[in-house]
Amino acid sequence: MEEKREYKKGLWTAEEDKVLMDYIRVHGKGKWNRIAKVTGLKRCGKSCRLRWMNYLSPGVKRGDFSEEENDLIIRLHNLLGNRWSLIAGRVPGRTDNQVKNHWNTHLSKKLGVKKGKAKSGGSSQLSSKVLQRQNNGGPSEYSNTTMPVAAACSQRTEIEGNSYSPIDFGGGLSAMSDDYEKAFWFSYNDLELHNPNVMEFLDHESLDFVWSDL
DNA sequence: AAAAGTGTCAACCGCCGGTGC
DNA sequence: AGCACCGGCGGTTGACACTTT
Repeated sequence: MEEKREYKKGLWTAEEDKVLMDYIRVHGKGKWNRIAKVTGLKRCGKSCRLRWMNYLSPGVKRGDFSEEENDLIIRLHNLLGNRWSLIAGRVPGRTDNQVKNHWNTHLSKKLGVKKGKAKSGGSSQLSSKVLQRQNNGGPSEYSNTTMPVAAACSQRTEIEGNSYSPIDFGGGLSAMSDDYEKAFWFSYNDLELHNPNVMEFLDHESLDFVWSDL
């Protein structure tokens, strides 16, 4: 019977950060639950992972959000709802936690959005049921509805060898820099492979085509 | 100066899906 | 098939900082 570990909670100290960073430098990321055993750090695996992902990882950008980032987040949230990890994946250097906090404390107020419990908001209200349909392959009550972003993927733009689909739901992209504009233009292949809401970007005919393959 | 109110954000919690045995 | 473990996600909490009264 293994001894029961008592894990520390609360803010991380500089010493704990150093122990964690030293461990990752040697062993790499992953196996988070081993860290406490190997290093003696009194933190659970989840806490270690979170600390690394949100704070210690060299790719994490600190400081205020720029106007470009705000604009990008607003557009992505409108499109994806509260899919913070997906949104953060399109905002260079920002973590899902940062994006979520920033939305809840700044942007939702700025836009006058009421805080709700919906797992997805904006134009993505169908997501869970669409996903269910995608997973089960069974009949869907949405099979005859008009999807929110009809024919969004009908146009393609080539950027650096990738095929991008414009999802324009109001407002132009002209004020954005090249980098952020690229981030906003969705790679169709990427969406198809990784985004469970991809169905919502397709028009009705495309849906039938996709579902017929299931 | 100090108490109360408000804002911010790091961290925790519970849940879920994937994987290996 | 069932279980345990792990990583990832989004919602929520709570400590701290800052502002207002």
